Amino acid sequence: MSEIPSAYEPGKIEKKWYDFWLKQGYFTPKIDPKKKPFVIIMPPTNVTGELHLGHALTATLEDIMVRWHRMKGEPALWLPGTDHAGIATQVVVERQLAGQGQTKDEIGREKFTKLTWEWANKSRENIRRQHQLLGASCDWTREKFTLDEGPNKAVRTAFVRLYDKGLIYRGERMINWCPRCRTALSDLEVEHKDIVGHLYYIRYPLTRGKGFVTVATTRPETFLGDTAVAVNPQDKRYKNLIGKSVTLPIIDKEIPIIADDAVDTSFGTGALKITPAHDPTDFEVAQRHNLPLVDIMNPDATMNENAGPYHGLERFACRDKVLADLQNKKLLEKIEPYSHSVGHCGRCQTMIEPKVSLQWFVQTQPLARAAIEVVKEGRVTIIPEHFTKIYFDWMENIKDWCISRQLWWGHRIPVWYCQDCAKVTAAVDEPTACIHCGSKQIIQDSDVLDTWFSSALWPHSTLGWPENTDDLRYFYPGSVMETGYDILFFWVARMIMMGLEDTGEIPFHTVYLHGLIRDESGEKMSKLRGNVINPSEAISKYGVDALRFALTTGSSPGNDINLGKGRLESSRNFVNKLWNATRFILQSLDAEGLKAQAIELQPHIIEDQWIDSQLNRLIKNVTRLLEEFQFGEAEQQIYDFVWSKFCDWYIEIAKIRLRPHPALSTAGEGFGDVSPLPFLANTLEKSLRLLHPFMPFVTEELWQSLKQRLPDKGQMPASIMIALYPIANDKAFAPEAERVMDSVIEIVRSIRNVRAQYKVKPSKWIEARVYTGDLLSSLSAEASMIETLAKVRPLTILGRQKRESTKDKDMVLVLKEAEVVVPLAGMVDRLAEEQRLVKESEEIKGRIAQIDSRLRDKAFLSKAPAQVVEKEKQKLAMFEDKLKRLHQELSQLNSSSADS
RNA sequence: GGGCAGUUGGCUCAGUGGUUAGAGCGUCGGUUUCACAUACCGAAGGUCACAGGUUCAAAUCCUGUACUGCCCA
Repeated sequence: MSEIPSAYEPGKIEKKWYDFWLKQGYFTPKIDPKKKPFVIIMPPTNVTGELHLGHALTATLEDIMVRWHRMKGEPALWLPGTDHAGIATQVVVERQLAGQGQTKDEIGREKFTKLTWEWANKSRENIRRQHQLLGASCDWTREKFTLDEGPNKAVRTAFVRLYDKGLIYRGERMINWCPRCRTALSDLEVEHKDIVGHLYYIRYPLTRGKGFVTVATTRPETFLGDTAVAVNPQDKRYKNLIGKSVTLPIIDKEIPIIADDAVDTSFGTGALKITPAHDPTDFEVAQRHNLPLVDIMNPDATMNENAGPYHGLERFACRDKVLADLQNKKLLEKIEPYSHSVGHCGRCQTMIEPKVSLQWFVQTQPLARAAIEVVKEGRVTIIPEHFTKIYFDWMENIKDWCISRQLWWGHRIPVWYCQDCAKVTAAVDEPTACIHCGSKQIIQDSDVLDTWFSSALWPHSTLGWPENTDDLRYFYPGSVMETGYDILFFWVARMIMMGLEDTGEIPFHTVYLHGLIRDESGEKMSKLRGNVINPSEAISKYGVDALRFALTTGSSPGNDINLGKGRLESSRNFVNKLWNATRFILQSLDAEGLKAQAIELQPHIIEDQWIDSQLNRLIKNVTRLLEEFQFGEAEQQIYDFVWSKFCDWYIEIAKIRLRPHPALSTAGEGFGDVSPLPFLANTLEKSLRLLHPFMPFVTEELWQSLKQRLPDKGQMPASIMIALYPIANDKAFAPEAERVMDSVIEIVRSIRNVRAQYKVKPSKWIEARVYTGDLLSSLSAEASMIETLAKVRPLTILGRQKRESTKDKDMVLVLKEAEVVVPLAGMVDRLAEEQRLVKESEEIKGRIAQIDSRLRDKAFLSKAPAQVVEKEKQKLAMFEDKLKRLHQELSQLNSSSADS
């Protein structure tokens, strides 16, 4: 079949099949009340930019699950979507504007939002295309965007419900302020980094009397906002100072010295400056002592009017100036190197300013309680299991969630303030008047909600909530939430809280967390390091199927994946192997044809029984592994079967049967005349189906080509993706055929080994004799196989009783079920032979001693399962038998050398 | 500071209490044989980080130590 190229060219077929699937509508499930659906809501992809390998991994794992369940005949919904990604998107568009010398304030909110929509629409298109490139079988007819009317209404509804319950409130609290993004952030959006800085010791003179109190701080500029100095009440050094006051230098402001248990006497001098408006712990101290808050900064982190002479300075410039001024006044006692953790904006990496600010918050503790329960009760399972503890730790220590953002891109907070009565109206639909006084003078809050607020609703908002839609009733709760472990809190935890709160039900049954993709030496991929692998580049170089396989094979849940060239190449090679194995089978089918009656698999022949037995064991294992979410191991096993069993042995053996009598029909009589084609076709066809969820494109292409050549193609489905996933047939297990084939393989390998060791030319036929016991007839039936695969001729297979005495040139191999004698004209070193046999028997003796002592152990015999004991007994018998035969060979060797 | 992982051949990783611990890549030797050199055949290479413990049985479970990474504060 010359028209099939000898190497797989992925680029040629991928688009063809994706378009076909799409056109056939396979991705859209049919609602069938009699069947339980399988549902994955795709975690919404950020609308900013390109897909990276993390997305590719997410898409691959979800596609594996969905394709598998679809092939099992379940209505399978994989709902795709994108996230407006508030800050991230706004940053991108602002940057574009800056390139044109404009700012968002110059063009105004309306125009800015319009621009951002344009960008987002383009980006969504791009993301959709890239997902399709990966083969993602998601239902594009149900695709959602967080700012769509549906999810938008869900956001407003959820907000108002929580507000009405008193679980959303507005208040002045300590928040994380990003001076660059000029917005508040939640705790989760802050990244802590260790900074090597300094600890500055500053003297605050006592207001009355001589002397001063020295405080230590990493941020000297904040002294401008100090409203107290706190000491520990137990601290003898300062006991007499409690209740007195100090005067802040430069700005000459008097502040009290207070006592608070929270002060750590071992930090710095034990006296702590209290800056309640700019430090979370200071804020708490201030609450306890009714200290005033003094905000000293503008939103852009320049100093405001409260900073007196420093007004207008940027925060770090201010620090330098403050230090210089203190130095001049001899109030800077000392500077120590000091390493501490400082928060940075997760989006732009600007140093966070802790700041008291008037913001909207969700009171999360009541929501968390329910979310803890459902995991404790096992209604929601987290894979891998150890993340459950991390989930609990976070949930149990949860703090109120700051949800308002000073951005223009996002869901506008559904709250209106009355200009007349100053009261608040929260409403799903835009109100025309204040619900308290009826005034029409109402103004909507200008802020938007945290993006993660809308993603928390994603599992139900995408299905239509708050409307009671068909989709919501049928597909909710979903089956699996699959995502990276790095966003367990951002998404998963909040989805569980909000899902329970809004619908009273869990949002999904299983949480599957995957690891992060790193480069081949375990480094995080980053543009800076230059070790980034771009998915589209990898796809054009290796093909989608290879990329998908490389990303998921041999990996386990929650563990990071090191992806390098080697992994991609070996996956590509596997795809190519599959391609060529199919090519061979198609060629054979074309040459010989497969008659209808031959579809009935008739396992009369040992190797046919063997491959079918191995195939069904594989199917059984793969099914179990998929059920246990062990995708990587499932792929590994299919890989091993296809390459090391099917290609290396079965196909090689089949060639022998196909070649000498190419014209014979499958109905012929006698072992040698039975065609291997039915088993070749069947094994290939099932292997392709097993592999389809992992590598959809190449399997479809090959399956279609194979189908064309099968007599029952009329009964076969139109696509492999809607074909049934293979089901194991336990009746196909054939231990006896496996025993024979194990022996054949061992014989072939041992002869090949000898050939290589003695540098026998590959083209040279050599003689071999095989002596065996009860396998005699089965092995004799496989004689032509052994001949060809080991390149031995003449080959004699005899019972042990026919054994001739060993000749000088004989090389003797003692195997599990046979002895193989290979005469090698004058090449065998007798002494080395003896040493080899002695060494081998010593090893066996060691093993026997080990098993023997185990079988003498009463504890083992009484406590180990009977099955295990039985196995050990068999092992012992096997080794003893082998040892006996080794000894026989040794004595033969000695007697024959005595003869000469 | 608290927590969670990891430590298995030269490298990257599987191994979910029960044979002689596996794979890919790399290495060494051989092969252009009519599916595949993206291949085939053969080989070398590991006291499973260390120390205790539980168990008839531990790479696997427990405790501790060391190192590495991550999360939280």
